[in-house]
Amino acid sequence: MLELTNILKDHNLKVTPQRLSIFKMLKNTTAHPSAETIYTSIHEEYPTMSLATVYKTLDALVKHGLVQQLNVGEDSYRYDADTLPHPHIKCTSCHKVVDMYRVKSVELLRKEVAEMTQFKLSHEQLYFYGTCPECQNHT
Amino acid sequence: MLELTNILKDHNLKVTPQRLSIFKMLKNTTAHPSAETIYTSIHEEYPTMSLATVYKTLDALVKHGLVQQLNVGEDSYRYDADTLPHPHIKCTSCHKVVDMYRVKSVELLRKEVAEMTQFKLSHEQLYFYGTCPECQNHT
DNA sequence: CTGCTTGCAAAGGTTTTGCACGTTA
DNA sequence: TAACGTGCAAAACCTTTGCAAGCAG
Repeated sequence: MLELTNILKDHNLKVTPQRLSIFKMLKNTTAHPSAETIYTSIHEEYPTMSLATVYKTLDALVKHGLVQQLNVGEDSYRYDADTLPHPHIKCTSCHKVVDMYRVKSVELLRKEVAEMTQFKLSHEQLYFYGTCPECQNHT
Repeated sequence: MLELTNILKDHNLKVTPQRLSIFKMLKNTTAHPSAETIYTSIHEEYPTMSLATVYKTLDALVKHGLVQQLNVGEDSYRYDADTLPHPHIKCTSCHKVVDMYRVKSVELLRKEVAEMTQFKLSHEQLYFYGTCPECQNHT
């Protein structure tokens, strides 16, 4: 908790209960919630908080690189407190989004793309879609 | 032209001038236009066409797999008449989106992801971001 | 105390919908 | 002619903004 406070301070972000609560929630989940989901889940604890605050806070966190914004092809964004860019995979059946780490081929892919396009790459967003093991079973 | 007509017919889509015009435009560009862009560009030829028609048409084309919808991280979607899934790269300076073909590492990546997650993969969206060769020069 | 943050309400932009009319097959 | 597509306007939806009041540093 204190750690999160310091992270915010280090980025010259004022520490408010709302911010901490949003940041904390994102740090403690791997569920990639949307702004709406974050709002709903925190609303119990902070009934006066508005959606606008959630968006402003998320915006601040994203701008400071403390959280990343995902565009999984839904109407809304999802957020991930894991800042290291990593591929995501979404189950088209239960809609959950799962992180992937240490995907070795990514480095190779990046290299191939850079050579092929002559672009100076900054980052990438890699999204996979399919059916998760659980959903494959109870069909 | 006739070919496009037949493609539509094969998918039980009635052939209207508006549809043909939208489909044709998408087939003849590599620019990945948004709905708004498509609307504007076709509006000269069909001044009475409405944006709603553009959306409904695109929706139909996407549902029938004749066009793919891209989510490059803007507020709106972009469309690509090239149905074979392929990675895209967007210049963060001039905002153009470029197609990539025959990226060999993708197959490897797909295999690695499938093994790692045990998902049954259906498709993927691979977006890269960076500065294109042109924009790298006139800085 | 000063500037940043909050919360409300209203606006913005994209996409969707309902419905009457027109058109395709 | 029956079903589907079009066009208009209005609605829905997510997100942003303006501004007054509140709070952190």
